[in-house]
Amino acid sequence: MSTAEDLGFATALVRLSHLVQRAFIDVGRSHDLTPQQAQLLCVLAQGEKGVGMTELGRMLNLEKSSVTGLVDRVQRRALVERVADAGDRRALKITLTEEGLRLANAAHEGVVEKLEEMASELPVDQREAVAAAAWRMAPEG
Amino acid sequence: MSTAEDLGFATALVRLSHLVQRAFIDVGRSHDLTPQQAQLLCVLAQGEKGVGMTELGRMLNLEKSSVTGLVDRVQRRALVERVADAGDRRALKITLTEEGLRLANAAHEGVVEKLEEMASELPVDQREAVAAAAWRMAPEG
DNA sequence: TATTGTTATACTCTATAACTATA
DNA sequence: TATAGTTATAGAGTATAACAATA
Repeated sequence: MSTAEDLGFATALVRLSHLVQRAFIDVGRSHDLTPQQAQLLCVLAQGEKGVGMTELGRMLNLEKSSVTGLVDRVQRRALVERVADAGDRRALKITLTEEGLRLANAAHEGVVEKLEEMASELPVDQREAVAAAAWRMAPEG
Repeated sequence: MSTAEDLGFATALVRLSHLVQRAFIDVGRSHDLTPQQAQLLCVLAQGEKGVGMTELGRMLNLEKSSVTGLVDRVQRRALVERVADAGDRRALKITLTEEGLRLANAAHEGVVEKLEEMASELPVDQREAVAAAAWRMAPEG
């Protein structure tokens, strides 16, 4: 059951999400990327040796066929490559090209900076509490 | 300038946003709404006497022409109406129909419950810190 | 002149269902 | 049988630019 306090908490999360989405829109646009493409590149920037299509879908909340299209479009721009998975001949690893890595890093930095800027007024303990809350609510990422 | 700690904070925000988006996807689907439509209805559910197109764009991070299309589609389903603004003949107020209000409330409750469920392990002080952070980062909403 | 909203246009994004190939 | 990924299809979502009407 929900209480009035929950409503404030949920609203807060929605509001924070709004800020994050805004960051991806703005940063993406400044690099000629859609927000979805920017998010994709940011995910790939974290994955060391490439990320599988299925895992991308899980990380981006997308059906696998949607991932196919999204990857198609950034591959068309030569930002990523589909690399055969050595251990599973059905699977692929999506990896960043040199240009893709450059853009991905720029986008990632841009988003971090923008969020950091918005949080500049935040006391350290609140920042830490937000981080702790995120880890607890989504332990696996 | 960013620090390693910021990176954790920004990542946390992105992760929380992911959860919120997931909530809108799931709740929307359970009511035959796209996530965008669910968000629109939730915004309208808060606005007492209808919300203008321009304000909707600001609240949803959308260009005005995108709002036109989004409202078109939910209006086609008779969930909202375009009402003339008494004080400005250029402007409109988007209002929920009876059916729209029912769906909007259901979607809003669904999202709140889902987020509350995900936060069930969270200590009160962390919940309060998240709320406080949101108000500070986005005072106007 | 500025603002509110729409239209026209061209993409991108997305899900569903059916498919291929490999495990 | 199950999983990884693609294709085909259809519709939703979105931005840009140009427009009309009102402020």
